[in-house]
Formats: sequence, C-alpha cells, structure tokens
Amino acid sequence: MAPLPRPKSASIRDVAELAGVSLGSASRVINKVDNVTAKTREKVEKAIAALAYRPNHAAQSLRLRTTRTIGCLLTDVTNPLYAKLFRALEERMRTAGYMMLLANSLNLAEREIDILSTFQSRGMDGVILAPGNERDRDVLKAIHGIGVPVVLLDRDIKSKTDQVLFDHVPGMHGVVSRLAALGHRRIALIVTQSPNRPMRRRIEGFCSGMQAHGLPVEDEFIVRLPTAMSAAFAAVTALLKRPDRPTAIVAMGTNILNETLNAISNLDMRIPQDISVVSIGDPDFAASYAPAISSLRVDLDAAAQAATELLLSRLRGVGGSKPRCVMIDCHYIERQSCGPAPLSTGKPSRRR
Amino acid sequence: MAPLPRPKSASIRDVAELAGVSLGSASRVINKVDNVTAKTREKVEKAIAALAYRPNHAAQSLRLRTTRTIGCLLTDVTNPLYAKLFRALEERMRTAGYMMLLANSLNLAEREIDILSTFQSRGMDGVILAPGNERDRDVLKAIHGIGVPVVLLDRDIKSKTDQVLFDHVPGMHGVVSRLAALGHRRIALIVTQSPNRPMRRRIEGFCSGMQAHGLPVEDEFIVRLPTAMSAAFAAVTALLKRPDRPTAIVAMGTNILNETLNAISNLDMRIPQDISVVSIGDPDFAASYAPAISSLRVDLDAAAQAATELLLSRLRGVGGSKPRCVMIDCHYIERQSCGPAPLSTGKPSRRR
DNA sequence: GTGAAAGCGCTAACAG
DNA sequence: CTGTTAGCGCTTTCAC
Repeated sequence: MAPLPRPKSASIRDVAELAGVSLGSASRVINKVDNVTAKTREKVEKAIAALAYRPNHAAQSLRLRTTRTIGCLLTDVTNPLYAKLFRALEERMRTAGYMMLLANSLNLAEREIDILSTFQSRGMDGVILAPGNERDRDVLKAIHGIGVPVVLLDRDIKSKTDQVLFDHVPGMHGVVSRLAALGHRRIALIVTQSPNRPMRRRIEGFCSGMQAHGLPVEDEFIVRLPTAMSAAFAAVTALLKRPDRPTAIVAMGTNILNETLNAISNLDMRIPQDISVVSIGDPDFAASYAPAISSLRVDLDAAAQAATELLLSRLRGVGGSKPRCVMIDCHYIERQSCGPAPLSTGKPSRRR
Repeated sequence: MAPLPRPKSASIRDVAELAGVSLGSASRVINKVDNVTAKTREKVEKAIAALAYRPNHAAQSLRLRTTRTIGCLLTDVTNPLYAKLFRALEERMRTAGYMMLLANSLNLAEREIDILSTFQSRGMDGVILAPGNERDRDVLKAIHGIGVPVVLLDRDIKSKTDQVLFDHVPGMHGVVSRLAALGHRRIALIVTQSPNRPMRRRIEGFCSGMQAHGLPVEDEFIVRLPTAMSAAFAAVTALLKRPDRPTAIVAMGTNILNETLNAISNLDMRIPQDISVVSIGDPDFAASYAPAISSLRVDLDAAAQAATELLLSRLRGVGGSKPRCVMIDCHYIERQSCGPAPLSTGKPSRRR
C-alpha cells in the first residue's frame, strides 16, 4: 500500500561540496543571482553537470509557496472540444513554465468537489475549470473557497472568478440569418437536453435569429434529445418525413451531426439540394465529409490564450480586484452543405 | 514574471496549538496512527475542522520522497484514442490515490526529453509514456535515466521498462480471415505512412492473414498515405475505379475511414453490397453510421488497467527486476459494413 | 562576493 | 501514550 520512497539524488548540498563552495553560493548560481564571481559560477556549474543535479521541486515549492503547476478540471477530455482546449492550454502554460494536472470530473458533483479540494491541498498556483455542476451549491462553494486564482471556461456562473465565455448568442443568430438569406423558412435545431449555459444561449440565439427574420419559431422544430446518443437518427427521420419538413437543420455536437447525416442519407435526400445542414461545433470530419459541412466553431486557441492570460496576470498579482470576463467569438464557416432552400419540399427529389 | 507566493494557510502547528497538544500528536491523528487517546483525537479533529486544515502537499512530498503523482506523456490528447486512454488511466490512478500530470509531446523529440526531465525533477512517483520518438537515442536515454518506474504504451522498444502492447498482428490476421471467409480476395489496406511499431505490426498481420488464405498481397493494395489528412479520398477513389478493384477495404484511423466512406458514397457504391469496409480503431461514429462499420478495436480499459497494475506494483517495490510485458487483445466487432464479396466487380450496381 | 543559519510544513525516531 | 527534535532540499536574510 505505502509507496516506496524514491532513491535520493544529488542535492544542492552535494553540488556545493563538490564545487568547494558554500551552499548559499551554489544556490546563487543556480538561481542566476548576480552576486557571484565568474570562477565560483564555473565551479558550481561543473559540479552540477557532474552530478546531473536537478533542483528538488518539492523543496522549492515548500520554500517558495509556489508549485508552478496549474490544476485543470474538465468534465471529460474524451470530448474533442476539451481535448483541443487542454492541448492549447498546456502549450501556453508550458511556455510560461507551468505544468498541468488534469482531472476529469465526469460531471459528478462529489468528484468535482474532491478534485478541487485536492488541487487546493496540493497547492496549485492556479486553476482552470469547466465543471459540469457549476450550479451546484457545494461545487460553487468549493470553487470560491479554493483561495487561488481561478478561470472558469464557458460556464454560467455569476462568480467572483475570471471567466472565458463563448459568444453563442450572436453566433447562432448569424447562422440563422445566413440560412434565412438563402431562403430557408423552416429551420430545425437539434440539441441535447441540457440546462447549462452554452445550450441555453445557443437556443436563445437561434430564436432571436428566427424572430429577427420574421420566421416562426415552432416548438416541434427545436428538438431536445434526452442524451447525446442514438435518439437523433429517429428524431431527424421523423422530422424529415413531415409534409412541412424543415429545409435546413442545425445540429449540435458530433454525435447528433453524425446521426443527422445518416438519417438524411438514409432517406436518400441530397445535401444541400434537398436540405441544408449546419453543425454547431466543428469536428474534424466536417471539413472532409462529402459534401463538406458548414460549421459554427469557437476559436479554442483564442479561448486558451484568454484563459492563460487571465490566469497568468492573476499569478503576477495584477488584474485588479474585480472578476474579469473575456468573450470569445464564434465563427461561422460556410461549406458545401448549405444552399438555397428548395422550392418545393413536398416530395423531395431522389438521389440521381 | 515571478509568481506571487500563495497566502499561507493553517499548518499542522496551528492545529496542534489550537488543540492544545503537541505537534507530534496532531501528526499522529492526521496520519491515523493508533497511538492516540480518543480524547486527543477528538481535540485534534475539532481543531482541524475549525481551521479547515489541509496538509501541505509539498512538505509531505519533501519529507516522504513521494509525490503521489504520475507523469503522463502522450503525443497528443487530441487523438481520441489517447484521450480515452488517459481518462481510464486517471480513473484508476485516482482510486489508488494518485493524480496525473499530463503533457503532450506533439511528437517533438526535444520536447519529449524536456518533459521527461521535468517529470524527473518534479519527483513523479511513476511515469506512463506513449512518446512519438521512442526510437530516438536521446529520448530513449531520457526514458531509461529517469530513475522511477516507467510503463510504456504500445511502443516498439526493447526497453528495460514495463510495457503494455496491443496485439495488432493476430487482430489484423483475424480481420483478413473473416473477409476471406466472406469470399473477398482483393482486400485493400489504407494506412498512414509511419514507421512505428503499431503500424508495422498491423501491416504484418494483414500480410500474414492474406498469405494464410492463399491471397495475393499486391503492393498497390497497401496504400501508405503521407499524412493522415486529405489524401485518402483520392487514393480510395482511384483504387475503386480500377477494373480489378478491391471488394473490401480496411481503413486505419478515423480520418482515413471518413474519407474512405466519402469516396465510396461519392462513387455511389453501396456498403456492404458493393464493398465491405472495416475500420481499424473504433471511433464513436462507427457504430452509429449507416450502415454501422465493423471495427477492430483495442480494449483501452484493459490497457489502462494493465498499465496501472504494472506501475502500482512497481511503486510497491514488487514486480521483480525484469521488465514485464502485458499484451492486450484486439477485438473484431463485425457490424453491417461487411458482407459477402460481390460476384462481379466490373460494373458495380448503382444505388437504388 | 561569500558563508552561516533560519525556517518553509511535515514525519518519524526517540525519550520520557 | 505524548512531547521534543532532527532533518527532507531549498531560498534568503544577515554578517562578514
């Protein structure tokens, strides 16, 4: 059970002894403080090389009250969006000299609290969070009580922490506008049933877009699926069999997009001649699909950059006392999956 | 530049003082050593609660020479395979009381060395690696010189470290056997050009399967694409236009699979009537695609379990002096994308 | 410019 | 059973 202690390696004391200088001098050259003779520096550096000395990070942390480590809590790295985000965060943080501890909360409130508590006791210098239970009182309390700078990603909390938000409303609004401009009047939105901020905002943007163009928002055309898996195929199929079927579908997320495309292909409908498709989120295959699928994407690099800058500035003690909030645009990328609305939709023309 | 030190929180000394006991006694109840009176325990526990005391991890690490942290080096979490693997690893390690530091090497040898060195100086208790440059001399040296238990994932190194390998050869062999049993004689393999172990083994298994069934291994039917992106569509299209076109395609990886499916659909060929398709790797959409795509998958949970057990046993000092190697099976899941070879392939029947 | 020494928070060994 | 103490490896005063 109890893990074996690692064998000890060369310490700064060994370096000092080998170099024939005091421990303090060794420390000074290691930390590049200027008060050192060239000769001393040389001796110490030689000793460092000879012993393959590496400073002990735990000792530094204890002394400096700094771990140079950022805790990252995501619901699930398996979600490509988060994976990309993490990669970008890690990239930027590493150039700033930080490493990342990554934990998946799997949307479990209890686990989120536990992870936060571990981050705290491990002395993370800062924390980046995209928790699933941001509205849970205890999770919120844990977030606010953590005592180190926090950046919250794409979450709807009126919190005292810095935040990076995605601009879902105008993004969706723009998508609807574009489809309306192509002549579409019956546009369906397929989403997962989730009460979280991003989802609410997207639906909000969708509705506002429809209204702005004088299009009716029909409740049956906003399909909220219980889970991300497997229900979309049937739902889309049913939708497309209606006499007043939609001429455009906005599909939210990789799975739903996939099943939507399958349903369309299964009905032998053509994209974009019979139906236009827009994906919310830009999975890798969207661009390589035939036809390429139009997507609304968030610039995850920009999000990572914003989060990093927010956090790093806090670590330096700047940034003021008020929480800051950075908004990241959503970009619409039109590809071949969007075209003019078909003139008649009663009996869709068959493939070939 | 220099990060601000965190404000200090309650220490064990504060707890002891508030409880009115000695520092040693406080430590004893915190660490659940038995030599404590119920009364002492109670007092200490009350003080802990009152101060919201959490042990300082850096101090513990320094003292115990143990960080309860595992360094994980992957080429890229953005690869869904690695993301799943990481999630499974993190899950298991967390129940064993460890947290995971995750770094993406992006296949850069220099960075891999750097990360390894950081892991070392940060005193990781163990390391789990799937590096891109496992054949690079310097990377290898860094791996062997790290001085803590290492588990290597799916990499072809005759190393002194424990390894978890995937059983690619029999897996591919089995896929080919199955296709041969369905009457296929011309089977194409589409892979990325990569000299790494997994790829070599897969090709090896493919060839051995073909030979075992007396099928010719034609070099033109083993397509090695320069990168994972964008070349597959053209290559597959060309392949399928040949008079002696393959009747089955084995596609390696998510991107290639996608483009392969697009190419097939673009030529108006039907799966599985005109062509059978097998995916190496089982991306989420394979099961929900219409028709569902047969896949050869590795059990990533089993891999994570093996890696965890290998590492944990080393951390406990057991496992012997010799490197151990665990082989993880590849499972073939047949879905609707495979069927009997078409009788004639000269002019494929058109859809509908 | 350099050395000596204190102490970060903790555990474990030792004495009582 | 409890208190005292040494030190893990490091940075940083403070004298010299």
